[in-house]
Amino acid sequence: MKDIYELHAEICKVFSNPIRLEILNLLRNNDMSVTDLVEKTKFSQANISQHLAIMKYKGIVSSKRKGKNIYYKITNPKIIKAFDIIREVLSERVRKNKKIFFGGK
Amino acid sequence: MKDIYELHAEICKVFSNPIRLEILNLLRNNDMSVTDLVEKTKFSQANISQHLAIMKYKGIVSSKRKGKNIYYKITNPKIIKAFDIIREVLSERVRKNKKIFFGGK
DNA sequence: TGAACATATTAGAATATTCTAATATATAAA
DNA sequence: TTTATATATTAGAATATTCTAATATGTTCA
Repeated sequence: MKDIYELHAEICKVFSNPIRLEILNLLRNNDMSVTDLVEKTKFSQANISQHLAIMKYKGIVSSKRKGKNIYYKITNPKIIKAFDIIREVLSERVRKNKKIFFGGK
Repeated sequence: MKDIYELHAEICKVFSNPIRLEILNLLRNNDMSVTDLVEKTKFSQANISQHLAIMKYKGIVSSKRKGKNIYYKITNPKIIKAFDIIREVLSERVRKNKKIFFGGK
């Protein structure tokens, strides 16, 4: 059986790719089809499909066919919560660097 | 200049390794020296140092010498917040699987 | 100073990830 | 059915990550 840290790392590995993060950010409010995602990003259909397959396998997204299209959604809203906290870490960093470079208070 | 998604992915890459997660979890309450971390885990000194160097470079931890030892700490408490949310995702998964396998309510 | 301790760095083999190009599969519409 | 549309899969080259072993650097204390 797998270590808890390994399971944890496997989930975070999903978030360690910029394309997957962009997809997750697009899915945060609306479910979207592969075509939708290809249109909204600059990435190839094959590549989007591959990244969706990885995220589906890891249980981060799930999919459902609707007619011609397959719609993906995020399985657990806490994934977006984690996403946003890391964004906060990033913006706090920017704020701190501004202080350093421009002496802003 | 780097895309926001790339910066985000770079932070998450730090969390995508089980040893680094174990280190971060040990640092959640107390700052610890490299020796402390080597003793509390089963990993080699070189390996712990390497992982600390990666995390320091990415701004996840910082270090300060105290006599013979160098103590590491987590730079932003939100990193632990994100850590814990992913743990929640994991435990919710376990709960759901229990439902499936044992029919618990 | 020099021995002992604490930590960092390097090289390199093994492994994993990522993208592109080509192709396969599945559904819908004509 | 064929044709068009939507999505998935595969192979493989390029790149990145990870660990081990060896060694270097830095600090303290006798």
